[in-house]
Amino acid sequence: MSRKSNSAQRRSEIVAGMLAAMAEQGYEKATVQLIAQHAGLAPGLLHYHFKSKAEILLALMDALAAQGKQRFEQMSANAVDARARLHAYVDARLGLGEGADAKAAAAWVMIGAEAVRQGEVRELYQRAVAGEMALVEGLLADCPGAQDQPAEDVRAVAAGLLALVEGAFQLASAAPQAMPTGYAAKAARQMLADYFRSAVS
Amino acid sequence: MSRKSNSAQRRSEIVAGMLAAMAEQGYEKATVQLIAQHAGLAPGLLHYHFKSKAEILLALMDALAAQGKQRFEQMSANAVDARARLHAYVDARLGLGEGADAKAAAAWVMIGAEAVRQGEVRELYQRAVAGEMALVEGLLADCPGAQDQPAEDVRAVAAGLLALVEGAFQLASAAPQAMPTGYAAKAARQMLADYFRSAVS
Amino acid sequence: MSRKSNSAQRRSEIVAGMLAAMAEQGYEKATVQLIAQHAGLAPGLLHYHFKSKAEILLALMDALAAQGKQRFEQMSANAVDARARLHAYVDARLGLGEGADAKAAAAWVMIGAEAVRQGEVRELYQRAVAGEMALVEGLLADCPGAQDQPAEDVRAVAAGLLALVEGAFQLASAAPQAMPTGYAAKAARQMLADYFRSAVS
Amino acid sequence: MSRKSNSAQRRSEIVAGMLAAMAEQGYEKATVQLIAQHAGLAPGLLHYHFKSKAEILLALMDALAAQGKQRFEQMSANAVDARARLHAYVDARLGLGEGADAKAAAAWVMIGAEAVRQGEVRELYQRAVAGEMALVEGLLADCPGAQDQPAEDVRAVAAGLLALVEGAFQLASAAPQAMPTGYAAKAARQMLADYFRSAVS
DNA sequence: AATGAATGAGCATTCATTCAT
DNA sequence: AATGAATGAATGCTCATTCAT
Repeated sequence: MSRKSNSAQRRSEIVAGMLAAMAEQGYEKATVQLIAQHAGLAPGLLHYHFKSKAEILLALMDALAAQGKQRFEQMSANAVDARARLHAYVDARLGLGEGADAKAAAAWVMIGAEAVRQGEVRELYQRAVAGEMALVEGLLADCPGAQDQPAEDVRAVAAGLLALVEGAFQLASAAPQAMPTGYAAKAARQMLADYFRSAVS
Repeated sequence: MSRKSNSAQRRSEIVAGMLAAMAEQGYEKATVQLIAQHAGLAPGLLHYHFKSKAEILLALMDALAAQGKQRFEQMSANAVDARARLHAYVDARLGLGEGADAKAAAAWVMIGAEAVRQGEVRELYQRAVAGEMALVEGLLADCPGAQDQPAEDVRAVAAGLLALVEGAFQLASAAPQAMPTGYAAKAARQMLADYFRSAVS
Repeated sequence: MSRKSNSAQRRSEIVAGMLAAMAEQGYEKATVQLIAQHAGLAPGLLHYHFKSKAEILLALMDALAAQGKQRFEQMSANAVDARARLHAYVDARLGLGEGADAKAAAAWVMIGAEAVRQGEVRELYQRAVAGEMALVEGLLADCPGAQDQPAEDVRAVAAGLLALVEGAFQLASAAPQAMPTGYAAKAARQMLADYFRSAVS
Repeated sequence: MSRKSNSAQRRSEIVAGMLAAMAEQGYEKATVQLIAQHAGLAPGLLHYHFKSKAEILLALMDALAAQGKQRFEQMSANAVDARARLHAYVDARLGLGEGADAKAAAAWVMIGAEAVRQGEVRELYQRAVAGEMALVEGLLADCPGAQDQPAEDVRAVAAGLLALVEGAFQLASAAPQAMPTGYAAKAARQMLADYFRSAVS
């Protein structure tokens, strides 16, 4: 038998190298050499598995989206109601997001900047944002009393939550010591408390 | 006879060129040629007035900080109390921030990404963040009933507000049509309403 | 499969290109393009094998030092006593130095000028000078009757010899036809004759 | 009366600026801005008084030649015979050359390197060398017993002396602390002593 | 699959020279 | 005479991509 392809393994190693390189240097300065170094591979190999550096970035975005989804699902597995699932969402994004996965947060910040200028990145980014919006809006709509809320108010709350998350990633990556511990999750829960209060009333 | 210097004028033209170039291309892709083009100047001239491209970025950060300060002061001029000044702050940062100065918002997003990897940019960025934190904390502390609030809670609210603003800039620059109109200012005001409620009680 | 590295070969080709370029144009005007041309390589390749142009210069200095050492060792191989070794030294530096390796002499002159202004070049240059001084002083000290000479006189003779060599390179490179044939070796041997006379007496 | 031209004064200020700039940076790195700075003048002014940077260098060479000539004449004014004039020559070139005018020595080294690659500089350099050769040969020929020396031997001694001077400038500029004090003048006088001895015999 | 040498376009920066004032 | 802003060509260097092995 011929030796089996390890392409999938190699690709994910390369994506991990991209994650590390992006987190510390951003897209432009994440040179193919640097990515390869982080992945422990020869530079030439990256273009064997990916057509271009841009494609590695898109693969990284997919990987981060999948990872985010999985994290939420895992943390909300035991949630008994919509309210609990919302808190699980906040914890999945912010609870560990500040301390535990600083690299992913920094890489996401860099990706957000690239989304401003690269069309293809922007499309994927917008799809990710739209996905999060839909997810959070759904969770909010599942809460008791939510049917009394105008849909646009629900959307606004979801959007506010999302903006808070994105901003927290930015600040955690570029000015960590200027921020109080745990402020982001606290603010997010406060936002939800508001929503619950107005929903019930 | 000596010619009268027009350096100050030229420098601000160059900084404006940098703003435009950064907003659409980010720091690395904002080539000296592109900046010069936006400013309507010959490329070589930029290095006559600035030692390096990096220095132009720092000058832009100074300019944006000054502009933000001025905007808040202008909008809070007629504010009668701390509460009104807080709303003026929100309007200064978010009210016009989404529509009116999309370029500055996008440039700020790019700067935030650069702050992750360039030490000197990070320092200035952190100083800017610390300044905003101090400003907002001060405004919050001036509100009636604020003395009953633990200082760390005040900090957390300020930090949450700041994260919301940063995130709103990011989303407005990279995924504008995915976001509902005016959501950010609404969310910010809701945050403040919470704070006022708990402060008074 | 891994390709076998040809870096060592390429590096020495590049160093040879640098030698030729330096000899005719000096360091500043020895552009990377010109060096590459002399080496028959693509310009970009130079920075694959060397971090910077400055590093190529340092490598050239190493190569010249090694070549000088080898030349002396070869020419002094059959020398029966210290006196003969001193004459071998003179011949190694001056005998063929004027005609045979005009390129190396000219390059060395350019390096000497760079040593005045570049710290790292100066360090290597000084090490080379110190090495030659030590070598010549050693040879002088090995001569019969040398123990009666004050050490500082020995040093002075060595230094004079060295200055003569350096000056001969300069004049050979910039004003060859103004100088009589073989004057330098003759003057050097005369210097040594003096020393021997005073040493013996 | 119209204000009188100060061109001559300005030109010599510029030449002095070139001397200082050359001594520390060499020709290529002696930018017009740097020269102007050393001269305390506006950069644009240099091209008012000189057609090009190259012309400033040529003017500097003239100035150094004149200065060298004057120094020798001054120091040999009281010399009673050819022998004393030769010693005055050595002192003029080497006695003060090492300590007193380090800047001129360094500049001369840089000029020597430029002479290798720039035709016009080489011509002037060769003229200077030829002039020194003629001067020294003349002094040597005036010594008693010199008529018995073959002319080519006299030339060789003059050339050796010249090489020693050039080499001493180089070493003094690039490796001063590696050299013993006063070695060059000592070696030069020894050379002359040889000559006198052989001339008389 | 894998390697690392090779290429060349593109970049920031430097600088002699020009020129309006 | 003098100034300093302006120009643009040239330079060292970076880097995604290609390719022979």
